[in-house]
Amino acid sequence: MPRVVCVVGPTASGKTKMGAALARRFNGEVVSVDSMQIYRGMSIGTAAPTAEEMAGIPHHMIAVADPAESWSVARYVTEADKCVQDILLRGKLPVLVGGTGLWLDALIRGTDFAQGHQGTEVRQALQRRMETEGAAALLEELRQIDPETAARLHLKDEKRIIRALEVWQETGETITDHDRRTREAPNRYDAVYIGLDFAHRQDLRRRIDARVDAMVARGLLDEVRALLSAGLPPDATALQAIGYKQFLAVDRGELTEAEAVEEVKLRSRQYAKRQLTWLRRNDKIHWLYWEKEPDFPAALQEATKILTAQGVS
RNA sequence: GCCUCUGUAGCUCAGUUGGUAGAGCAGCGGACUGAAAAUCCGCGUGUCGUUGGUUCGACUCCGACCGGAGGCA
Repeated sequence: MPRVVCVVGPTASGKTKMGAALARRFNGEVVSVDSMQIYRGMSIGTAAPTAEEMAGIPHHMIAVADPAESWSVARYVTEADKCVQDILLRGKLPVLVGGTGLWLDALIRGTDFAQGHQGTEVRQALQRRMETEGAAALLEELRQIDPETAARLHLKDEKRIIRALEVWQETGETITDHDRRTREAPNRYDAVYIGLDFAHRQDLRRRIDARVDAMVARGLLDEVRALLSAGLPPDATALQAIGYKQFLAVDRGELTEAEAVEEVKLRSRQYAKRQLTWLRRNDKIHWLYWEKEPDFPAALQEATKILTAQGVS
């Protein structure tokens, strides 16, 4: 099983810098695992790595998608996996860097997703039924074909109820069976994880706040306006990203800039918390904790030690 | 100086005829297999400003004091 390195952690924990440093140290290339950095024209609000931060290391899967499109996990895995394969073929080390937990896990596992996606007839029909018949009716229908998933899903979790029914309609297999089957498959890659976080939550919060202020200073509002004037529909997935959603409201005069800034900070720390919840169940992560401020030289040394001990060279 | 209003969770506030208190937001925890920066679930964390008094019992009634807002001088 090919070896890859993963750099994970909540937003604003220093993954970008650490990823580039490790890629440099171990003759690798970075593959971004970020559901928003893949879209073009969103570098400020997604804190995409700058040329300077990339430090001459090739970075993949950043700004490769049209923001009017809606990328899914499955599509990401297909495309990102090509990058990983190519890097391995050239004898280099893939360094996967990013905060989108589901996407990273799917890439490492090589998850085979069941058919069906946004915008299909089946999906739209289910969405219409959700509106007219209500979640209770669809959940009951799901109970008939897949009682296990129905029992697991909350009445209000409409997205997953729709998805479960969709998988059944598209494939004739229940999502329970599909998930069980794919979970049993061996991982595609042997991953070594480096996790970055702050020892104290309040320091992460400070960092997030500072980063949001910096984004605004660098022109987040202009970036949002540029996307809009390029014809991006306001309901595009890309504009659901934290920061974009709120500054879209500023552009419409629905929020003041000060209100938007507060909202973005709030949503960012809630997002960071969800990321940590996701990462906590992965017991293979080697965590490095920042005290107050990141200390990259020390962390790089520590991470190098960990990776070397794991046989990465 | 006098009068009125006000002080309850981190914040904004509710609290019925006296029986030691509860909402929203924040926060914390969790889930997550084709929108994942999305979506969804769970959890109340409290010297009820302080201090005397009335009462079997006070967030609730009375007094004093302290803080805040407004009004009259």
